[in-house]
Amino acid sequence: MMCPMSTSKTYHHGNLRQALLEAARELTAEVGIEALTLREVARRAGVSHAAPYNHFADKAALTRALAVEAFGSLTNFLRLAVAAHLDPAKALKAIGQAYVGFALHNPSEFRFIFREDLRSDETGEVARAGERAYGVLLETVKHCQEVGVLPSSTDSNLLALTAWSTTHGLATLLVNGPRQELEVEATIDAVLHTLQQGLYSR
Amino acid sequence: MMCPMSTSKTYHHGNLRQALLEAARELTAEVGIEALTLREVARRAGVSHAAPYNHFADKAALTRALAVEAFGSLTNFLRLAVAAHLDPAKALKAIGQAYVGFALHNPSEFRFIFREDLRSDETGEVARAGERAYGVLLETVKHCQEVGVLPSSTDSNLLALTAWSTTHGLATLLVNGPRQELEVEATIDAVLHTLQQGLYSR
DNA sequence: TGTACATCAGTGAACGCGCGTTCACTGATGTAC
DNA sequence: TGTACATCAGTGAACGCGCGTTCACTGATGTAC
Repeated sequence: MMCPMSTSKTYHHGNLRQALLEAARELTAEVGIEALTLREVARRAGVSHAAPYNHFADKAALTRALAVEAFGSLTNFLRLAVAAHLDPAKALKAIGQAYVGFALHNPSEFRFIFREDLRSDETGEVARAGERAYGVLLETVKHCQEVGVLPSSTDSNLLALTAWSTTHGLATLLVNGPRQELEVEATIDAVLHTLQQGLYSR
Repeated sequence: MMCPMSTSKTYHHGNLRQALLEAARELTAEVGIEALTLREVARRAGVSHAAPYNHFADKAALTRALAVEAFGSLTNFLRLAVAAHLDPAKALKAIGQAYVGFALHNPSEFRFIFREDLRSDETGEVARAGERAYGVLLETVKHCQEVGVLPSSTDSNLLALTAWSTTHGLATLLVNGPRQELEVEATIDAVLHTLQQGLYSR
């Protein structure tokens, strides 16, 4: 009998690899990525502590897979935000909101994604996953330049980086907590508005 | 004989507390805060692994002291930047540059400061140290509002937060690496200019 | 359809490791008389 | 100035702990004839 691709519980555990990743995601959300241990992940997945080695070469391989998945989630989330708008300017603002929203709703994943020191990436697959997320923003910036919302004379990457810096900084501050007492929604709107129009009086 | 406040090597170690903090700072720079161990800190300071307990109740007390010190460095650095300018607008821009500069030159401290999950702060002293750094920015924003550079109708904290978000995001991206290949100086200038004038075409 | 065999995905004991922390101790420093 | 004592800041052995990883194994699954 061939093993079905999914939802099969007949062949040993079934799909232990996915179960381990899921358990690792939960555990990371609870204790943070730096307190994640392979043994606890195995415990949560209901297998012995040696079982993960059938699916991941070592602990680093698991966290790497975790990072790629998390970047994938972010990329999808940003793509959905863009797809909801025909107007490039609205799409751009939607990306910003989605970015901060993702961080607020998935704080552990957001934190983890950008801590390069916490995960090995010899293969570069995590970096490539990050590029895909950035690509969504860059494309939208270019569309905005085409329709004149953003200046076409400025380098697209520079505009994208500025937008990213602002939303990333806001997301980081909100997630890591120095100013958690703020009205979140109003703050996001205000910061994005300032990003568009500038800080200075006019 | 009284023990002099500093530079004395006569009384046992002399000033082990400072030596431990210094060693911890170096070690953090090398391996990151999450790989910092009390035993290695003691090793570097040239004392036994139990000696630190004469100066810090436990490991958390040491990292807390480290965080307060790091925030103090940042605050001083920002104050120096502000003090160099009479024009509030120039002072504001200088803060932004100083903030990113601090992050680039002290990456491990910068990272550590904003990882609340990595250090306990029951006493709130770390939070208070953070407030002092934020205070420098807030004061400058208020000066800018007084002279009309920034709109006085907008809440000072909101303006400060927006400025902080942008510079913090830029600093984070530059320090944590997703886009390290960029021309750093030019990028900082471009981002700060956009922060002032806005992303949109005009 | 049945049997022999290969493979695959688990188990559980064991390894060495370095950690944070405690403890009884020691020796240097400061102080009272 | 000298001596007895208290205190302070170190030492080094020991503790229990949980970790990542390895290994020989077992039992279920799939496959050739």
